[in-house]
Amino acid sequence: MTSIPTPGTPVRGSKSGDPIMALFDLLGRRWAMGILWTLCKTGPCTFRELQANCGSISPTVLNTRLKELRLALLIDHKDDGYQATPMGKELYNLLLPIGGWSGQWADVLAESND
Amino acid sequence: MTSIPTPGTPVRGSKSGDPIMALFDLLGRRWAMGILWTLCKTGPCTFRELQANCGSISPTVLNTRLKELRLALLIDHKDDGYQATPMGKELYNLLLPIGGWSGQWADVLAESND
DNA sequence: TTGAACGCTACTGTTTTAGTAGCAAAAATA
DNA sequence: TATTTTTGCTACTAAAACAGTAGCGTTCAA
Repeated sequence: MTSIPTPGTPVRGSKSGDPIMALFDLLGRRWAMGILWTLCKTGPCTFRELQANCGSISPTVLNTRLKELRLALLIDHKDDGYQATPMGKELYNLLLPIGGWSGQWADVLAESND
Repeated sequence: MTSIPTPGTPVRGSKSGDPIMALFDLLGRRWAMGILWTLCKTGPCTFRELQANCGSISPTVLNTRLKELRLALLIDHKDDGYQATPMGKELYNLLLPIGGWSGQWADVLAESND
């Protein structure tokens, strides 16, 4: 079966059986973590709201990421828009400490650039 | 000043002042988290060892990611090869819970694909 | 019934990554 | 010491991912 990649539908997949690598492969794409983060912080969002809250994400990529995150059971698409699934919120809770840490990291980084 | 991007030298930067978004921008690139993960798990590594342990990463991208992670003060390049800085290890420790969680995530995901 | 907003797709061009080959320097070996 | 091997890395080409804009069909309010 030949895969025919079309624009907006990524084809890369993790061959390694390691779950963390599969997760890194999913989250290691542009905006993936940012979308989950924003969605969990602000609650259910529409497509346009997400687009605005995430910064300057293009609709093509936003749509692609949303599909991927939905396939990964991290977000859901109901009548009131997109929202994180329970599992997505679990991941968000594990991301939270990193969010706090990033403040210190940015400080040290700014200091070193003098 | 016109920026002239050359292969292997990414140009994207986080405009948002949010540290977590800057971190996501850094980690949201292919292999970034995998490299830090592997480096912290196996200890100091040479270039070739990293290349082997990470799976199938190409030398161009590995070199680019290593430069970025070094600029971000997360890894260091000493005589005995590459290794995580104290700050990089801090981040790794925050990543660890996600590593554990990814196992359950993969299980649920596999179940849903029947 | 008009028109405005929404969710999304099509399209084109740029940036990033993959994959291979190979060079210069260091290290190992003879 | 001379030769081979390994290492760290760069050059190059092709493919994949992303940005940016335009616009289609639907919904929904005026």
